[in-house]
Amino acid sequence: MSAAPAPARRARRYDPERRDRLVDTTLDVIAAHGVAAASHRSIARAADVPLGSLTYHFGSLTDLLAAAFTRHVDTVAARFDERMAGAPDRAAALEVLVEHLTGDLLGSPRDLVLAVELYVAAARDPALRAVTQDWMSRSRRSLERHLDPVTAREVDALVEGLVLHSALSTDPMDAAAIRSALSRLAG
Amino acid sequence: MSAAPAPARRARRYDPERRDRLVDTTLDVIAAHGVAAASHRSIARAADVPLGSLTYHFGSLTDLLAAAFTRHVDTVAARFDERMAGAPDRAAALEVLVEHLTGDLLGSPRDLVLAVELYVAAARDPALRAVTQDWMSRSRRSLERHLDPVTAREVDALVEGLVLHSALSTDPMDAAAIRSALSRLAG
DNA sequence: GCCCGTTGTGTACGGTCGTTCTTATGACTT
DNA sequence: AAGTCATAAGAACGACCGTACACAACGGGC
Repeated sequence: MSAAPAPARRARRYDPERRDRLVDTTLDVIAAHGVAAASHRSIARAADVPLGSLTYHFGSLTDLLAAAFTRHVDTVAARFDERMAGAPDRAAALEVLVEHLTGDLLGSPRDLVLAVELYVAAARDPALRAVTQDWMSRSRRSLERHLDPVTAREVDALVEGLVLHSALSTDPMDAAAIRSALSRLAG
Repeated sequence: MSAAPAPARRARRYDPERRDRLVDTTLDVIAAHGVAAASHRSIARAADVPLGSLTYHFGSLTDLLAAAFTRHVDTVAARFDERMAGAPDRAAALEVLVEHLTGDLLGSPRDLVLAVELYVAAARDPALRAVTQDWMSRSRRSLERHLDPVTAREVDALVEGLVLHSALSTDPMDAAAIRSALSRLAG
């Protein structure tokens, strides 16, 4: 640091508190109006910060979206893995999975919408695809605590289908139907 | 003005050939660049028609997207139901399903992308949600030719998951793995 | 007390968007 | 032959977009 402190070409996290709030608000906007409506201006309005603050803290809109989805995935995946780790056996693990699905993902409109929006955005943006892939692999690793890898993969695919199904269908499957399908696949 | 022949307030299908071509081109653009990039202008450019032609033949962009997705769903669902109807028994039906999945949906990047784009768009647009719901119910009805309703629903959810999985994952399941999962669920 | 670099803000630019509306065209009726 | 009107084209409008950039605020080193 003697001289030329090389002013951090990339990193721009001077006000961590505001940065955090921007990420949270971004998730709120995505959940409420979709990723297509998550513009610099709409987020700035929702967070009540000046427009320039966004490009100041995040180099581009994609960076901001990636940060937001990453936070969301971290939250959900960590919660799931924690519960999965606490399950004593395979049957309990399946019950944890049912609970996670019906309670967390399908039960909360916010989380459900965020999942689908992430799917969509990831289909086009490589940076976001990395986030979904991370989610998938973490979820699979959690499942593999109690299931063999092949079954874990099948269950993972079914779970994704159930999420989508629940988001788009008029009469989504209830907890009992989900439990039955999962136990037929992995019981 | 006395006469005021009330000039066909709604219907506007004067040049069916061009209208058809616009729908096809719209699907091409969506498959190539996503529904977010499917603007009046990009479609007009791709179809080599003047911009005004789009709003002339379709009252709004949403109308055009709905028409495009409807055509796509009709094509895929009809093909699937036809094959399903030709299956003599349950085992053959499952094999048809595997073939439909690996060959049609997962095998063709175009169809796969269109499916995911439709999922995404449907999450926000009620008119498009109706299209996906129609697809789901037709697909379920095809499955119910050989499966009981409960199993058909589970299989339907798994299929959607496999589509999404295949679109986003780095190492999607192959035909053998899909066959195994399906037969475990419905065999 | 002055200076200057860090931190943060607001405006402006160039572009794309959906949609509207004026205008051209050409075929059919009278 | 003239008039009419469905059909088609494309320019124009107002809005919103991401990003760049000039500039304000301000606190610490001389």
